[in-house]
Amino acid sequence: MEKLLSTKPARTRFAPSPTGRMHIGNARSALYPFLLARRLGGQFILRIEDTDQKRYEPGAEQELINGLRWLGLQYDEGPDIGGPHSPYRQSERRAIYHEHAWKLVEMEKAFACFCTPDRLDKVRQEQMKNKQNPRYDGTCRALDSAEARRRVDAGEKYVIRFKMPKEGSITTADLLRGSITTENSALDDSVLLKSDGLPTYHLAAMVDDHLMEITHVIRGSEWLPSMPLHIHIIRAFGWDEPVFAHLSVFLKPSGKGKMSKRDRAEAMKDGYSIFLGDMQELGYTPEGVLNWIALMGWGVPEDDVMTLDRMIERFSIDSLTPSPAAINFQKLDHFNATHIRLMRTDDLAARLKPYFTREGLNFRDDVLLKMIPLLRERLVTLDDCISFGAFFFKDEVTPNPEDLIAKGLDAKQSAEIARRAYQILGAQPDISHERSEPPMRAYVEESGFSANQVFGILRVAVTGQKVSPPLFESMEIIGRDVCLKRIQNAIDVLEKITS
RNA sequence: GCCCCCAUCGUCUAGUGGACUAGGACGCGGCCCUUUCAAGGCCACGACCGGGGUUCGAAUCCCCGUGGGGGCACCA
Repeated sequence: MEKLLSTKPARTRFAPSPTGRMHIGNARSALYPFLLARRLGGQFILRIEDTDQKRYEPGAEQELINGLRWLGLQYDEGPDIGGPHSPYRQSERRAIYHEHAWKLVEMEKAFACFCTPDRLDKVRQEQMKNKQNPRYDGTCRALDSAEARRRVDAGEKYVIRFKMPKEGSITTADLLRGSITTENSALDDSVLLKSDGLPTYHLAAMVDDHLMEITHVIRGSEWLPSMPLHIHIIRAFGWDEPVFAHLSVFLKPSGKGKMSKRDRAEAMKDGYSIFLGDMQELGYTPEGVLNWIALMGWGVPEDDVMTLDRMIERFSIDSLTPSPAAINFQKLDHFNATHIRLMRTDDLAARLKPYFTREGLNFRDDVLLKMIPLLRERLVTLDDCISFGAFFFKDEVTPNPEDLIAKGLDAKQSAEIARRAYQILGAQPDISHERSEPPMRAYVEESGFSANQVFGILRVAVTGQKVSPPLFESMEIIGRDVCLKRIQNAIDVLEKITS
């Protein structure tokens, strides 16, 4: 226990396989080890587990790196930046695994196996038919070691399998769940080194974690069932065991079943995604995403909205939760909106720019800075700045004619209101909101129309939309001349309806 | 089929035998504020999966059930 709750510097790692896009599950698998390393003052390492050439996807590693960078999870050692245990890409470490696999063979903890995949398949099929557990039948385990060596040297294809003890049991410890005892008889002679010379996860991860001096292995709970094998491997080498913590999986929003890449389509319909790349485009911030995933599987008393720095202060590995968590996009929205409200004005402005650019709008920096205070508390995602604020940068707006007719009034009355507004505002030398609002309010008073009706018409005329940031402040930013032009246009539209 | 894990409001969680009338957050409902939409403030609704134990006392410990999840590859 002393070891488990150590406060000594920790070396942790994020070890994804480059087989697809980076999703929130990956992100959380990177976050917790990052937090631990920063909390305890150790190192956080990125290691690419690309030992499966069949599933390898060329762009995946870069996407992983981009994702980590976007989130601000900076690693201290990794394939692109090097480090004392280079290389950090497993495909470049073949010799290391080869050597370790054979070391186990020499120690008689593993054996070379020449069985063909075809035969193994048949055996498995047969076992399942007989309701037996599918497992290696031991054919090559019985081979004489000198004979095996001879066949290997002769160039015969082989794999190396772990020689699982037939008797006994093994007790392993998961930090979040306590100790788990497994009968060795339930375990298999798993392949450690494949016939293509590359290792399986079981060998590669254990060897690298040891060589890279990893102190805490934080990984998905899908590894829980193979932890006994992993501990066997570690002990066969006589190495120290790192602390293991298995994260629970993310469930679909419905809570039924594990969230998978295939759920993307469903989420996208509602403007959500589980892929980091998508989320960025959808206007989510790293702060929001981080806060969201952090709290799924980690209970932090008295803390809710947190920055990365705050998470580091508060993190403790034993406060992680072992139970599965259903993802909840509404909560993501909440965290995203909250962090947007917390941002400095210039920071928010800089982050909004790409979204205006994407819309082909020519934003002006000074205008952008001025509109931020009006926009900020209305944004759930960054790209909401388009629906709320595009009119600031458009040459002209084209209101829906029927929106120009106020509720309870007809086109004629609405046109009258627009004309009066034009007069009142046109009489002002400028339309700072201090100058424009009082006379307009006075007009509301004397006219008998409601503020809702008068300001509503003005809003649609000036912004082109029924929902907008506060009217008078918006008009001030747009400027007198443009406002008057837009109001005149509204008058024309309304008069066309009446005539 | 076999093995393993998990179980508190709809969701994420706090809770580590008495401080629990079970706390917070999101969402939902209502009210206030208000030129729209938000934001903000206030209030309400809402949970210990079931059954047995252990104990003076159990959300908390043990067992069984149920439900959910994961795993059983020359994938990770």
